Amino acid sequence: MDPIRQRALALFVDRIVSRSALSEAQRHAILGLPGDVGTVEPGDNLVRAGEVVDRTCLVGDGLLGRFSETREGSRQISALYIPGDMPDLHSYVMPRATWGLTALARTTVVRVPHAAIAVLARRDPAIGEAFWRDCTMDAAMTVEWLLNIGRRNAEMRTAHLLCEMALRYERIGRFDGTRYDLPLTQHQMADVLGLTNVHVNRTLRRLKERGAAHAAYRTIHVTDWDLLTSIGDFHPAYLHFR
Amino acid sequence: MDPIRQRALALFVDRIVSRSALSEAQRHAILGLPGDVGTVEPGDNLVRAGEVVDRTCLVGDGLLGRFSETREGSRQISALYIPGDMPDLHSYVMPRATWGLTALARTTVVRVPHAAIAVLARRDPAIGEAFWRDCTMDAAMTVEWLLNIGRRNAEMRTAHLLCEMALRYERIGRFDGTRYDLPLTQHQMADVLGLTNVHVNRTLRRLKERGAAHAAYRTIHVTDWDLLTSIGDFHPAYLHFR
DNA sequence: CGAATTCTTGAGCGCCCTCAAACCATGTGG
DNA sequence: CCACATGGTTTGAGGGCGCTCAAGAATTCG
Repeated sequence: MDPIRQRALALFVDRIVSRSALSEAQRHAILGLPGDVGTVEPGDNLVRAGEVVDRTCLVGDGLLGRFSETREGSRQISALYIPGDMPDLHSYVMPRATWGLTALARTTVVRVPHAAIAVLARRDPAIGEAFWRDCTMDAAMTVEWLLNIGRRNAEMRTAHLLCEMALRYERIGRFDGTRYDLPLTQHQMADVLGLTNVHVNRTLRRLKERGAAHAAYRTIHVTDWDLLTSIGDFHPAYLHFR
Repeated sequence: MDPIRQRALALFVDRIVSRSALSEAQRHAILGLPGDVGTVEPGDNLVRAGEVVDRTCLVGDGLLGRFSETREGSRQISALYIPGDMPDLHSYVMPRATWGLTALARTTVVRVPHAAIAVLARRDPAIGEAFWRDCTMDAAMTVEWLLNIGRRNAEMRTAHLLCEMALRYERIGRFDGTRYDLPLTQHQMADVLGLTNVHVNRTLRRLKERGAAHAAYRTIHVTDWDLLTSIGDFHPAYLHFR
């Protein structure tokens, strides 16, 4: 019994059942998923575009990012994955990746074989649908990010990101209303926001000056939640939390 | 036997089986899906954000767009749906919409009840997985669009869009290598690309001057495919066509 | 043929980028 | 404990891409 795997699976089940009604037996089945535990360092790529994978990643502790790159080499991070997230659950139905998965901080990862997921999903359609639903939530966040990057300016989109991450960390007990750790450099944050590191720096300063939030040493201090959500035009419905 | 419904379902099944191996019986089951046929006019919204739906839309003839809006009212179209597409198949597992669905041209739509989808998906896990896979492809396109809007300039992203739509129309026999109909105004195209209508106009002119493609009266003329894909940095792997 | 859209073009501006350099943390080895 | 290397942050100067506002031309449709 690996404690890292157990903790990660517990968080995973927590999120699944918050959106899908599952019985005690069904939860237990998911908690019993097998997987190899490993640690990756910032900059390590767990999955590369074009690769065919036969197992999914479950985030234990740390932060992963899904990314794509243009020919010229500029990088867009299209999703962030925190503990309990399964960034490529969809690879079970689509094993050939069209994007990459990279570690943004030192991260513990549980690798769960597709075969084990298949056993649960095929034997019990409700579990299959719960997994499908989880993938759908991920897609909903991507759509919101597209709006964020396509139509909001730097300050709004940065505020929006800080709001989303706050609520997601709150769900797993890592945000208490005032501060949370977001282990991203400003350069990585720029890759998330479709900006440059220089402009992220200036935008964060502006948010600090306005008294909304304050980033220091990978920690986000939320000084005025209402102001932050207002600047970011943040409406959490797309996250489908209760 | 409604011919519109039949044609739309035939296209739908074509796409599904191009990515999921299904038996003759399974195809037949999908072709038998029930649904009400209707016509919507440009500007009509089929689904609004926040709404709970109990049926999905299948595009017959025309063009639908998935969109979100900011507080200030600027609109981002995050997906285009052509004949045979089911824009909100995912609503079967997530009935509360977090985005809208709008008609971009006069469009015939088949409304398929979730209940009918449930019968297929629950009785036959392979069909359920095929549907899940289709949703995953949709998500893959959204991720590519995020890269497109986050990291490519106006000319590249416009070219990229024209390439993607060309291949998707080719799949359904509506692009022969030289031209296809794309029933979008430049204003709607701007909502897709995260630009303004004015700049879309200038960008299209630039693509025409360079001899890559030429848009006239809702028709796209591809004059140099290699050049167009090169400008757009287009690599169709994310579409998962053979 | 007339009315409503859509397309096209111009002028000016601002957000964000590029390039560059300094400043600051952290960690390592002598 | 300091010297040094490394990576991240901060700041400045200048420029360009795409936006805003506005008006006229072309096209579609009733």
